Amino acid sequence: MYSLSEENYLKAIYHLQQSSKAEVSTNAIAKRMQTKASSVTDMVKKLADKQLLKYEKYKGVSLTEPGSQTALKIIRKHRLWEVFLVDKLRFQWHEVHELAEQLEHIQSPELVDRLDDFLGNPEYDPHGDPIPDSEGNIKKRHKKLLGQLQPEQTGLCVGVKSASDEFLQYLSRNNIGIGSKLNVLETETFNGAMTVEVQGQSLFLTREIADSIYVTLLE
Amino acid sequence: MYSLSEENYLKAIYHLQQSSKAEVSTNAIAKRMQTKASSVTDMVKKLADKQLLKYEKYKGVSLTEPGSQTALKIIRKHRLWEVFLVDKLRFQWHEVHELAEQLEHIQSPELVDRLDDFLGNPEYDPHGDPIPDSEGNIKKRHKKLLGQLQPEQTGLCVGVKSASDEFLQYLSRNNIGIGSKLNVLETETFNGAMTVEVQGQSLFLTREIADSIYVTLLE
DNA sequence: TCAATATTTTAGATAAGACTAAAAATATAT
DNA sequence: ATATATTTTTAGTCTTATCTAAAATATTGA
Repeated sequence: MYSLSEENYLKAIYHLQQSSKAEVSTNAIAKRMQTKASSVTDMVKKLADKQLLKYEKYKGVSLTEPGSQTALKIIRKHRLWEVFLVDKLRFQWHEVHELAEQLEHIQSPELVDRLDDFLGNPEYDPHGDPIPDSEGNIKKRHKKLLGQLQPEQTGLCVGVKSASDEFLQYLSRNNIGIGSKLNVLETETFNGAMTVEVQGQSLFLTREIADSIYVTLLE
Repeated sequence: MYSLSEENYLKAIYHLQQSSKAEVSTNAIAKRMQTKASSVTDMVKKLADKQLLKYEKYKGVSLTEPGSQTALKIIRKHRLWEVFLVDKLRFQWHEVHELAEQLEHIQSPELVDRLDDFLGNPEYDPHGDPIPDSEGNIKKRHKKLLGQLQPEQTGLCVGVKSASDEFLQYLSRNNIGIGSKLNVLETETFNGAMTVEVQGQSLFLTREIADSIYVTLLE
């Protein structure tokens, strides 16, 4: 049983490791956790003592297998609770992250499994991120950025890169959500902006926006 | 926003106050919270500074109106989560208390209201205890102890006095739960033990058991 | 009443997790 | 190559919530 703080560090380190693939630096953790590098050093030593990660002074950290598994359990809970909040309690997808940050720390393997069944064993959360199974396996999905599609290609929205409230609300306003069909009409070679068709309406997206939306190719 | 520890103290004091009706003593709190009297004194001073309770040295404490309201919000959450766990996730009634102790600290008024609606605005939790509404009002129910019934009287089980796992499991084994009809067949004047009819079966109960079951009189 | 007992408070210590400031190690640039 | 800048660690402090031991107050009973 790990403390709230330990769990949050493990989760942060797991995510950083996923995006960087290398050792995770003290500063990177501090930045992500909105804390000071010295606090990170303290905690990292503690987690190393507990064999949850490998730590070499001045060289950053990497999770051990038990460390990764622990992080995956927390991520599984986070994403299942997000599904619950959206599917059952009718929250909007941009409202659920903060709440799931609290709920992910509830301790009870039995509860997680029952929640999973109650929700119909979902594979993806409301932002399109895959939900690890109870053994920590993640189903990876072949996905591209919308910005990489050519005219006449159609993508199925499966996720978003940034989960900021403003961005998610912008998408909702324009009828884009998980499962939306996005048909690329034309792309601007100059700056990469594109026009897409969503629910019969055409919509203009900057390259930056298009590069923040994950899709799987439909044809 | 109060800390986990503060919330637990407020809840404990609220419950003690309900049963005793008088000032709550330091030792009573310590006993209920499984902590030391000196720790209680420290916390009680802190809560008094925050105007959540009145405290006079050596004379015990009593919650102020804001203190009671805060406690009631936590109790509301606890009981709603218990309903969720039993009605939706199919836990048994003796399994849910520990889990609700964790879930009751989730912070989000919006979540509580949505959960309430999702559950169909229940008035009682799985142990028969009333669920405060969002303004902190509790619907009191006219209830008696099963042990006080006379032969030929029938009671509707609405709650239990003790919520220990063993006791709840004993009741479940004998098909007694919230909503069970309990028809008193005969009582033993010597020691108060009684025979009752439950679901067509007759069952022998000691006075101690009968005095741990709350019922409302059916006729 | 007043001595014995029980309860409550105070004083001081500890552990977790965060912080600041300074020192040490590493990386970068001329 | 070495001076400068950046990153990381160390050392020491703070807060919250505990604890133990001792002191203060209240209660009880002969």
